Amino acid sequence: MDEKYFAKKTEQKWRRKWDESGAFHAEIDDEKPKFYQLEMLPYPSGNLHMGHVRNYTAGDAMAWYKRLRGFNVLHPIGWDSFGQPAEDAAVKRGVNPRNWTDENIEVMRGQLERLGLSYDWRRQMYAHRPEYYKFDQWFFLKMFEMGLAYKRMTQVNWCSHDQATLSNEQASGGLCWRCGNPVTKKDLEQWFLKTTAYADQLLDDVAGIEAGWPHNVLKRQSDWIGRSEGAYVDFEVTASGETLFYCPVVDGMTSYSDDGGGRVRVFTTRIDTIYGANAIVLAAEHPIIQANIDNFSEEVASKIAFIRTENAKPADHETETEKDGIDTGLIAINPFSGEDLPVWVGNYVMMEYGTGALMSVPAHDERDFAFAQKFGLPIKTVIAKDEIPLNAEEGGRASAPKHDVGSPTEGAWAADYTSGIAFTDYGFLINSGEWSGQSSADAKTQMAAFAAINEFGEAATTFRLRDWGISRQRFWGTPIPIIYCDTCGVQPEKYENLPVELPENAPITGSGESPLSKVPEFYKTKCPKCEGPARRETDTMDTFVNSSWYFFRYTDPTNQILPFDPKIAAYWTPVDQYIGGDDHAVMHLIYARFWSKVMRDIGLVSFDEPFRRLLTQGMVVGETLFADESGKRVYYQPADVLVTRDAKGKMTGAVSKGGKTLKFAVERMSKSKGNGVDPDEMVEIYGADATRLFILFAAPINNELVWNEAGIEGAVRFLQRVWRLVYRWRSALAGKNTGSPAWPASPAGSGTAGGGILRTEPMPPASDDGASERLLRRKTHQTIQRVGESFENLQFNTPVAALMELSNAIADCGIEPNTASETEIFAVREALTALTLMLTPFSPHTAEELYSAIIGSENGMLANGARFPEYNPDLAKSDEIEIPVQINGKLRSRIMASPETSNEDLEKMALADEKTREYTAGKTVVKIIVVPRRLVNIVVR
RNA sequence: GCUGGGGUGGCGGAAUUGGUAGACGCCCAGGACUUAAAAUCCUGUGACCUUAGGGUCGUACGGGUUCGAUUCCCGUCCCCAGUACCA
Repeated sequence: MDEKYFAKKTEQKWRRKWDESGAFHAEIDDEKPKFYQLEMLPYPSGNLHMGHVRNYTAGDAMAWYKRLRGFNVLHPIGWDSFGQPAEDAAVKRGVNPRNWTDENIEVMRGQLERLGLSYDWRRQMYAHRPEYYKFDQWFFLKMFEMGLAYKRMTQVNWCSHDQATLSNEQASGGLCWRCGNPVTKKDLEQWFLKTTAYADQLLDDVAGIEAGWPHNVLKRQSDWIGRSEGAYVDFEVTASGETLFYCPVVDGMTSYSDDGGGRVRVFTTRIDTIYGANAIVLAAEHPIIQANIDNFSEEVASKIAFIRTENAKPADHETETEKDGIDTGLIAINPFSGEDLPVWVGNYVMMEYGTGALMSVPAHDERDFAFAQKFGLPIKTVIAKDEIPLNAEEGGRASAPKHDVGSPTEGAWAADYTSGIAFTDYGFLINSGEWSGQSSADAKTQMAAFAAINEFGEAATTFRLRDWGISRQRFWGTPIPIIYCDTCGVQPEKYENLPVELPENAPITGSGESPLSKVPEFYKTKCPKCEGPARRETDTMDTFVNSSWYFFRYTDPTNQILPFDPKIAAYWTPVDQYIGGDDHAVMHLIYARFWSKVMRDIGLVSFDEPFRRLLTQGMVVGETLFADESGKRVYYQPADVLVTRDAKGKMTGAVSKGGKTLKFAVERMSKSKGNGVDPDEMVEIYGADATRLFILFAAPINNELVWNEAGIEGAVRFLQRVWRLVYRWRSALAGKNTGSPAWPASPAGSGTAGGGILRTEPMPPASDDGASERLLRRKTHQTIQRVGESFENLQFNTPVAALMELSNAIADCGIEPNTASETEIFAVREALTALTLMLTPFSPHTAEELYSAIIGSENGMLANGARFPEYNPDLAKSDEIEIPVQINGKLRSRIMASPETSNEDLEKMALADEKTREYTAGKTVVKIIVVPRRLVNIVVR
């Protein structure tokens, strides 16, 4: 290879060599520790964007690093190839979704290959191929057997003009994205997976992965699951006066009471505040309300209908909806106090959470407080901030202070209503009959137990998490393997009939009805049980099903009987390092965790959590380009450019350079998409290695990265400098090269002692006492330590800086190829070899080329078992360090000393220092602080 | 509103978690080489003051603890992300 750096030629050469030798093929090897490096699989949209590059480059760096550390690394890639864009393309351009998808995968695979990512391509999985989705169906059948897959009615977004169901995104703003008509809710039968059955585990198992996951993601997951501990309380409900009242019995929400009346069940986290309840408030959709809607007065019924329609509209997140409601005239009895409470319908009560019914305690809940204020309902304080002195005469219980209902209380006594604040903290009960005086915490458990004994309630836990609705009325997804038979009802397809294959084509209109329901060859079938004519389910599965277990398939990608062989998966899984965007913090990452737990219960895996460590990389955004007048693209820092806008909104940039002002046309890239830069173009202009190096160097991996093309040239320059450095030394090294191993052992007699100072500044010129050589070796070993630590901490920007420093140190060390002594050559070879090895995870092609230049191409390649350089702490240690001397905390001087210098000696040296004497002259030394190896601070007065 | 994370040069960002703030890189300026340009190399590059040596200030802002604070504590302002009445 040439002494000049040709990125393209080098990259092609090594990609071919890796490919020919199967360098990245992973096989089970019980001798080696395994490492499973995984990145979130791409959707084959047709184009890679810089966000992908960042994600996959970080993963590849990790895979290389672990390989160099001697791990048996599994690093696979695949395609999340089911989903809506393929159908949109079908509707818009009449293409076949399958062809569209396959073509996109071809293009994107090429893009990934040009980046030189070290994947085991043999293990690719494709979600849209029957070999894969067969096992989506297999899992569905298992879950159906386990009672984890079930069907029920639910409300979906519905556009009556288009006769279409809409996703939440398509219904945003309450209007159909296609025709602009208002969106309503529609009841539809949907298949669900019972994620709620694992709600507790999903929350509690976090303890096992806490250390390896970003705490922001864990926080979002636990918020999403939203466990609250509380109690159910049943309130007797009756009609007042002449009104008719009918109580439908709905499991968990309503029941009959002994006297034939009704009971409504309420969920509360604060049963300790129940004496402060002033009303029962129900959702407009609550069964008791809907069953009695005709019995209410015109006014009440229409208000309820109004609330219901208002609530069906998507919420406006900017403004808080004003409280609204109406008294139904029904009466509920507080089972603790025996008080009569009015039953209201309120717009702030959600049917989907808890029981769709709550007890309103205005003094101790902000929403109830606002509701009570709006409608002038009584407000009664039942929790005091501080403990109340016990009154012996009342049997040890605190005496309840006499407060007027709704009046402000004083001092430590709880809420101050005049300032419009509810007291929502825990405290001590007052005005609560025999419970007064207890702490909130005690009362919560005891009152729940009391309710249970008296059969009007029980302690309960509710979750915000809901079951996962997986039915989609779409073509491009996994068919749900269920058959409806008029005689036998809902029947699962037989395992031996899997996969239930998608037909070649279907009329895709985008109208919202399942395209499969228009393909009789698909849906006409026979019942697996009675063999009679039957109809297939024509909905397909949510694409998140595919991504819930794909990383297990990589371990055994050709298995035709099972999703994967549990024995093989037991070697590779769980995933050691997962990398992806934090936009999947709740959806995909909860589904995948859920799926693993199901697989564990099936007996396929033996652990609880699929991902040991998770890294969420920041987005690549906001590229701003400036195109030169002459047509050549030139990039400037946005801050250096004055941007002006003409009447049409066209932007012009002006920059002063060399005293002249140049004007440019400005293109601004979309921030949200971050895909304005074409990775292929970057690779074409700068090479894959420079692109990879720069994208990792430019910013910490979890920060947002504003793409700025100017910086990438720095990466190119660095690679070129390293390249030139190696070739400058090549013949000198070769002359002394006696077929040494990749990482040369220390030559005999090369000691660790030596003079010199430790600075990151340029090295002093070579002297004949071996100082330069020892200095270089020190820098080499310090860098080895830094780079290793960085990788372990998932930092990719700082090790690049460390490598640049090492490269600068080699260039500036003062040792010249034609005059170097044997030990100096050794030190240079060690430094260059270490530099090359540590460069590999960032820029593997260049590293391979330089490695073969240093050790000789006959001695194998990096991809074939090379090891990370070995860190020698003795060599990294400095003989003499610089100790700053402060006077009253201000830096005034520096002294040189050995790291072992005693505190007394350091003190003496500091005081003897010329500059120190200047500053302390005529003053009294009050105190001297000596921090060993760090500094000396002299306090004077 | 609530929750979480932040605020360091012209820019991206370092800083061994209380010990020399600004590593590394970008941009920019000056110089060398060149007929010229590109490339490369060298020098400078937080602000202010100073003829020089050097000095003063400086990590959003205001306080505090400490010999010493980007780092810890209290208060304020601003930015980003998540979330939406969860009883």
